[in-house]
Amino acid sequence: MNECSFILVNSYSLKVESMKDAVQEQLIAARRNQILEAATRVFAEKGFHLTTIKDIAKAAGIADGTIYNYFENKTALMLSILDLMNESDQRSEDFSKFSAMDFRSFIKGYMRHRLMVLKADNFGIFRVVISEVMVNQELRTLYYQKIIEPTFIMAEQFFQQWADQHIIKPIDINLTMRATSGMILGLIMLHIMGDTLLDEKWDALPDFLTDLLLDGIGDKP
Amino acid sequence: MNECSFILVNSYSLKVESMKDAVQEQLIAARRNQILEAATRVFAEKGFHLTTIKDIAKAAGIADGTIYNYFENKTALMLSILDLMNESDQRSEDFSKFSAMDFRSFIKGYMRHRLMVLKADNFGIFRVVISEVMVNQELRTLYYQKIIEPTFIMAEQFFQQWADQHIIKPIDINLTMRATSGMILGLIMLHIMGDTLLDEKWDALPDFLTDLLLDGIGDKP
Amino acid sequence: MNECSFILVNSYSLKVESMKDAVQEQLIAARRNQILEAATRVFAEKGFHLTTIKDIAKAAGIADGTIYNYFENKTALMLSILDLMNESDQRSEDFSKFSAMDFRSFIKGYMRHRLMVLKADNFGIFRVVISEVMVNQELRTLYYQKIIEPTFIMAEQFFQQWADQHIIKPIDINLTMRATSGMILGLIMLHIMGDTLLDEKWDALPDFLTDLLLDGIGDKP
Amino acid sequence: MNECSFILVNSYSLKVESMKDAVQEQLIAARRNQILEAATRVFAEKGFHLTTIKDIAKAAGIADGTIYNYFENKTALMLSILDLMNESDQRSEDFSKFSAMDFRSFIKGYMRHRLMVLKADNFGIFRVVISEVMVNQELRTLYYQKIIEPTFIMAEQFFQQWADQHIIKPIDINLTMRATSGMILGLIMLHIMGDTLLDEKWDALPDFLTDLLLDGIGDKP
DNA sequence: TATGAATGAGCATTCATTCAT
DNA sequence: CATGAATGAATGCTCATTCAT
Repeated sequence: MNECSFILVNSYSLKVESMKDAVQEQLIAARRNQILEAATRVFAEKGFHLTTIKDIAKAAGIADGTIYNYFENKTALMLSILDLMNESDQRSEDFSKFSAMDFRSFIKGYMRHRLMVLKADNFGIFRVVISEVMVNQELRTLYYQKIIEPTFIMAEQFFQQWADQHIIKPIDINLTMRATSGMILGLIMLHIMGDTLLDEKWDALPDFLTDLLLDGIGDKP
Repeated sequence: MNECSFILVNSYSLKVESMKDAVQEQLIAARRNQILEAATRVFAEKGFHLTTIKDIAKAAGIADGTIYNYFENKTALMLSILDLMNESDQRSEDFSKFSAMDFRSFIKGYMRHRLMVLKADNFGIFRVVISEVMVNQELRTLYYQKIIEPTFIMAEQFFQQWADQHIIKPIDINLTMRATSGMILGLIMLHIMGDTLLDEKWDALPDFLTDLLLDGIGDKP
Repeated sequence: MNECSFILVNSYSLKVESMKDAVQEQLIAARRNQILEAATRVFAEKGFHLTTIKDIAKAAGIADGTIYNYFENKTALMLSILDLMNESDQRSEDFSKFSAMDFRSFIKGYMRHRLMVLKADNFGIFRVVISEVMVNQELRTLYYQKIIEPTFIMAEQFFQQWADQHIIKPIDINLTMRATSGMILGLIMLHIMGDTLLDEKWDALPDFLTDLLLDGIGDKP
Repeated sequence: MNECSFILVNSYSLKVESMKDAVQEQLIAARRNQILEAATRVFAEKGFHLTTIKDIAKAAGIADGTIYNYFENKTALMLSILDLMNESDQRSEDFSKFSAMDFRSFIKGYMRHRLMVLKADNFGIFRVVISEVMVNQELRTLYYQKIIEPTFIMAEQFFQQWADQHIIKPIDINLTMRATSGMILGLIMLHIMGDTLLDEKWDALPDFLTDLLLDGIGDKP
């Protein structure tokens, strides 16, 4: 064995090492996701407080203790679910496809996107997150910082641009954004609370809300 | 003792009985309210699940067991609080004072009313009710039937009337109502979640929202 | 009913009240003792860490939860047992019966007392207390302050008095006390560790130790 | 390959084997010591029950599972630590250096040795061992057989010899030894329990105790 | 009716030990 | 032999609810 082969071997073993590490990391990530997925499912069904660690472990097909190899405690599961929601939001928040559209289509497209994504899984985890956020200060802060604030920061650019182009009136942009988001959020909550009419007309909402938002309901002859 | 006296006594005792009953009922109602008031206070502070019966009993200045003489269980307390909110809503929902106003003033007045009432006690019990409603089917149904539905039914009359008078456009009234309520509900939730801008501009909201709702944000030259 | 009778009635009801309270207090004290007695028994048998709350509850014939109506937690039980030991020490520490004796008899009497009391219940709880004291800072401090220090303070007076009367040599009283207590403590521990010879000759110890302490083992012709 | 080469090879391989074995054994012993050293350190700091296998593994820089390749279970670690203490005792118990001294110097030297060795590492593992010994029958027996009994057996020879030479009085040697050891043990425990005076005067103890033991405290004119 | 002590099911969390890799 | 993820039994503690007084 010459020096060169020694180096090669070494390099090979390094490669193997790093490959092992990579595999390890993937396994860990997979297990984490498995647990989070199960937790999301059970939380969505029974709510945070009525869900036991045993429930989640059973749903994930693992032992109770294993969960604690991946998460500090029950609350940490909730926080991680928030992160997951955040990530999936970020990933899906692809505005490029909307940007070529005219203004009205953009708003409609965006609303359709938001309303459909949540409807898709029946507002499951959203319900639980909101429930806990209402009552848990830590989660509340996290939710605002990770999900709501970033959205506002991004949305502000759009609204500002539209205001500059005189597409929308020169009104308080911050309040406008909040009124808009609030409307969507509130409608989702009304739906969750069991408003059947909203359920029936959910698909019509994007168009309806866009018109309402842009034109108002006042009848000006 | 003759028959007559028997009757008299009887009649007297009945009277006394019924008087006693009346007093009793009042006492019972008073105690119930005492408990509910305490429960509301503690729930608002700590949330439903972190509040113990002992907490409530202590806040009400009575023994744990006494609560169970007036309420089936902890959940029943929550339901009764809902009823209380409902009643106070009904009582305050005095539209007569608004009815003389012109349309825009009416909307502004109504919004101001709703937004201020909740802000007043810092959204305390509202937060908890929402939290539980998100997660508890029974409560959800009750909340919808007792609070949301009645509001919609009443509001519908107003909107219909305005539509007939061509004050608002001939659009889907049901969706309009829901969008309006949703907007208010959503803004309250954004405030609860810690949106500081909303907190600062809360007083400006009624006027802003009314204009937004009636005129839209689109800039039509 | 005149004022006087009113006062009497009042005074009577006060009396009843205070009697009820007194009974209550006795019941509470009784239950506390019941639990402590059970805890002492089980701790002595299995040691602190291997004893479960369920064990103690079972031994006391009550439910697990009841224990927590009387003690903060498992550790508090241990601390209370210390207090109990302390109290019983104080009560039994009646030196008056020794004080009439001559010096040598006094020492013998005291040693006999200490060695017999502990032997009586087979060093049971003493073993556990020592075990925990070795390892638990809080308990250690408490044990020293409540049991050891008071003993030293009292003993110091005796030794000082004997030194003044030239009954004992003018040596370091503090070290002497500690050596004496240490000897007793150490012998108890050797017994606990299973020294059979000590067990056999336990009754001879008081006399032996007294002579050893007073005269030394050195053979001075 | 002929027979001879076979033998050679065989013999060679045997040699290699046995060399390998020797190396292996050394490696095993080294790993065992590494683990025991770590365990001793952590036990001394946190106590037996509050120390986890993970703690020890981390302190030893190895994986949890590895410990179980060298020790049956957590208790076995404790037992092995006892053995280690025993060995180090045996090794240090070199009385030859004392044997030339006169009697009083011998006792002083021995006491100084015992008291300093333990003080040196702040009674760390001693505290834990005593704690467990108090409560664990198996450990108790082992401790007595491996540490206490051998000491007594050896000490007996010395005392017997001194008695024969009329250096010490013709008293019960077994009780004398126990009283002496007990005194040292008890003083160590008082120190552990936080007696500050003992801590200050620790260095003066050997001389003080020797005089006390030999001459007694009685003032005989 | 009021009390509050007693109950005991229920749960989050820990950790010694195992075992596949 | 080393690893460390997986296991799941075990436990301290909580708290809604009951019930004797």
